[in-house]
Amino acid sequence: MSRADVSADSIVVLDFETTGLSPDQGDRAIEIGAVRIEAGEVVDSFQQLMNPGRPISQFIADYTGITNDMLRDAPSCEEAMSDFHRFMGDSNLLAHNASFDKRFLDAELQNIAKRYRGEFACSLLVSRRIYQAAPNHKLATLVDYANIESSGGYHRALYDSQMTAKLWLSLLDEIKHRYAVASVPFELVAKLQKTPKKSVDGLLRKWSTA
DNA sequence: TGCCAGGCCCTCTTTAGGGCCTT
Repeated sequence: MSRADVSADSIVVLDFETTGLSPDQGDRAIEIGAVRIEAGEVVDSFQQLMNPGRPISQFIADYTGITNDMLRDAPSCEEAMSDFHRFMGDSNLLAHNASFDKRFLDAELQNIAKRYRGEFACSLLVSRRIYQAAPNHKLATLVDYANIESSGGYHRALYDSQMTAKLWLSLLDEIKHRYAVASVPFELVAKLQKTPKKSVDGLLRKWSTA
């Protein structure tokens, strides 16, 4: 079975908290959270704070609730990312606004000379196509829109990855029910997230009768 | 010195600009 044929409900969902928006500007990861989904069920999780080697800003402390005290004794980014690299394996990967998390994953793994083979899916790109009527496409808004139960602990890596996983399963269910698609392979997700909004109906209708 | 992300997506578009998302 090729990677594209793997079902989209077997995937590693990840989320980074970071010192800022851009690894190219020197920003580092300060926390990684992830859940592994197999056949639509969460079967494992991973959470690790990491010490970026310098103090974090007050903005980031306020935004995430992660303090410099919490990071002082945390393992280094290199140590934490080495553990995470083992957790993710060669699975396909998912994040909300994946372009952001992919940049940090690539940068942090490059620091420890590790590679990965999985391909990224993005719940933001898919939700813009499937939940077109949502008020906006922030993670918290989409969780409410999809009637997913939430305790509101956003902006921590494990919680956000858990909520992204629930949103993802909701999106896959919506595709299956709305378009009578029996299963959603990763290949379909890859096509869907590059398809213009106005062509989404056509793509999925074709897939349902294929 | 001053400035500083970047990819997607829409539109009054494509020889461009600005909002949305992520921290």
